[in-house]
Amino acid sequence: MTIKDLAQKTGYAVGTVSRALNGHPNVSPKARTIILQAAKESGFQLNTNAKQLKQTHSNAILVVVKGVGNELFSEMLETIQRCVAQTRYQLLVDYMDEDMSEVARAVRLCRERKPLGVIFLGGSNQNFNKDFSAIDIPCVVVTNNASTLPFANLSSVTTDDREVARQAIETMIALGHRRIAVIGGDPTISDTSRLRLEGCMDAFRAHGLPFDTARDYRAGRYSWHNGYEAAQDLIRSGSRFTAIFAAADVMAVGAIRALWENGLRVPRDVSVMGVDGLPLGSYLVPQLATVIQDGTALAKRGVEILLRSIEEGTPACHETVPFRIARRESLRRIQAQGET
Amino acid sequence: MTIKDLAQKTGYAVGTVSRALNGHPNVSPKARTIILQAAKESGFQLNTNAKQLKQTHSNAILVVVKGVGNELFSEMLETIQRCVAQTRYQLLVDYMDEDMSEVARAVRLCRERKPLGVIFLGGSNQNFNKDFSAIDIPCVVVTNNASTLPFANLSSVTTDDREVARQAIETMIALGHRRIAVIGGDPTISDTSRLRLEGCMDAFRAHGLPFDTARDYRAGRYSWHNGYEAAQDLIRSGSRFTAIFAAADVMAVGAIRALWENGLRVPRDVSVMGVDGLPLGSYLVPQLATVIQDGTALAKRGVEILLRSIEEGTPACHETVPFRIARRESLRRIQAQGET
DNA sequence: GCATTGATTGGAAACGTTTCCACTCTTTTT
DNA sequence: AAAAAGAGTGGAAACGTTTCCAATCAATGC
Repeated sequence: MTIKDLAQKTGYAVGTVSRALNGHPNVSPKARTIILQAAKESGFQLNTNAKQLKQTHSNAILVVVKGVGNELFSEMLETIQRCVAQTRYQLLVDYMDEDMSEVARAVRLCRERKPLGVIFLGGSNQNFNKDFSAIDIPCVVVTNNASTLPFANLSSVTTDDREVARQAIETMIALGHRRIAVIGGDPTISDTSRLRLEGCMDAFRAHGLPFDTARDYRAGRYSWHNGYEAAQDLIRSGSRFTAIFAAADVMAVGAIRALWENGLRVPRDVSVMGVDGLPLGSYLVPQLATVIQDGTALAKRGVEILLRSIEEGTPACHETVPFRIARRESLRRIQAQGET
Repeated sequence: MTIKDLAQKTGYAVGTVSRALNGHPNVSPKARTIILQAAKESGFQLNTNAKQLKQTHSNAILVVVKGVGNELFSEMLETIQRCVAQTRYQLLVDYMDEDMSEVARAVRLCRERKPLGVIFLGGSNQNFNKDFSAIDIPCVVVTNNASTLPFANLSSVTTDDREVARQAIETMIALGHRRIAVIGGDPTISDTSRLRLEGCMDAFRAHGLPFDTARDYRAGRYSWHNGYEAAQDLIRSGSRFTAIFAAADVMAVGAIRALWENGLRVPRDVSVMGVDGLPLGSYLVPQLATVIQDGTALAKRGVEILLRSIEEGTPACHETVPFRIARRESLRRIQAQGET
């Protein structure tokens, strides 16, 4: 069942049928009705390939997801799915491992499928090298601040990572903690990690508290396991602390396990706080204090920015969405000690 | 840069170029080398739309994922991604909420994109109604046994859910537990849930232990929250038990929280066991005993079955992959009580 | 009435492939 | 030496759309 068949069936020419189907002007109401009716009756299905071949671009929006099994990403993906479903655009989701370059993938897929825009979920700024300039359609990276990148077509929407970390540390300091160890990502690889680390240091500095990255910071991937390892390492190093801030909930969970195995109870001996606001957090024992990132808002805003860019050609922008501190059971007030 | 340009550049005809690019026979080694070389140099990229338009089918494999944020699914998706990347096929991933019909979606997408085969991740058998017969390409559903469904093109690969549950209960019984409450999915909706429930009953029956679904079983979605609610409900109902078997790790986590809030410690007062083998499980305190489903094997086998079906036209089949019981800290041996 | 305008329609070209058929050389067979 | 077979290649048709241009027809203005 092609447009041609439909033309034959209704007695109109293929051109007219195409116009009617696409809602173009200059089609009489009568013709439009007849054609649309016939299309519905015969279960006509447009051939996307032919359409896109002719139009030289698709109506697809490419989503590149880097980091499989990330609960926050899943939530965002669902939101994106929902937002885009209400428009005339199609979604093209590409999944990839941590160890591939999302930019290389995107470049290839853009050449191949010619989407109208790209949404990056996760990934690291350092991959946005000159290769990226091969992409000249609107892009938006979500959860990674791209404002320092020299690309005019690249927007971003993030939670203010620096502020997130700063406030998390402030929260712990307000509870009397003076020695806080930090677990996070590699600041040389990921901008998010770097900003979160800087946010921590802002807070420590503001209170005149010592913080030595070599002694008090451990980096790894955002995973249960790396959180566990990082905490083990901190403990083994003999470093003294009354609290751990983990730059991701998953790492916090791993850290709690490591503490437990070393006879340290949360929050009795050590307070722990994470970042992300995974739903899991409120079902753990103890409930995990965290900074809740609004995945839905991030995703929604990302889509909005992209669509506006595509449709109205608005220039790239860099936005942040609000977050919320969740004080929960893994946090405990302690007697502030006058330690250096 | 099209095939035509490439033809001009190399001095060969478009037909020859196409054949060289596609590895057809009847192209001289010399021509092949020259053309491939030129293609690489000029960064030539085949236009998928044109190709698929002409071929009337794509070389895509559609993956329909139902259930966002499911860690096991994410793992399987990654595996599928990896397997398919090594072949000449492309992946087309479609994401959807729990409350849509995966079959309706698949039907629409098949008409639109004409994939060679479909992989269903999750979903429930009851959606495979007569609508599904509109799809006449090989399909395989992973993690849901479809052997009772009357479709000749529908394979499935699962863990033997009945046996999984039976062995889990056996494990607990062997530790002295006699009153075991069960939390799972709605057995009238999902086949997986039904089979797991039946597996439990098999075990109880084999040991002459009483099990009353109304009293000892609670159903809900596979989520942290529903696990929590189910356990709360069990506790409030005054039902007595020394162990809970949850048909999903996520529910087990929620249940443990509920127990804790009611002053019941795991495993001191109640033992808990889940199903799935989420990586998270070994980082919890206490580590969650579970039945480890081999997501990688499931996904791998699913892809293999599908590809064989596509390429060799082998008939549909229904397979299971092995699983493994993980006895962990959330399980405790108790003094068997002579209670009915 | 005749030219002008605007709305509607028909038809053909073009998008970038694949594939089929025909053609030209070689090589092999008889 | 002629015929047959085979290897390699060129060229054109076809896939199902969109879009442009030309054509038609009615209505409007002079």
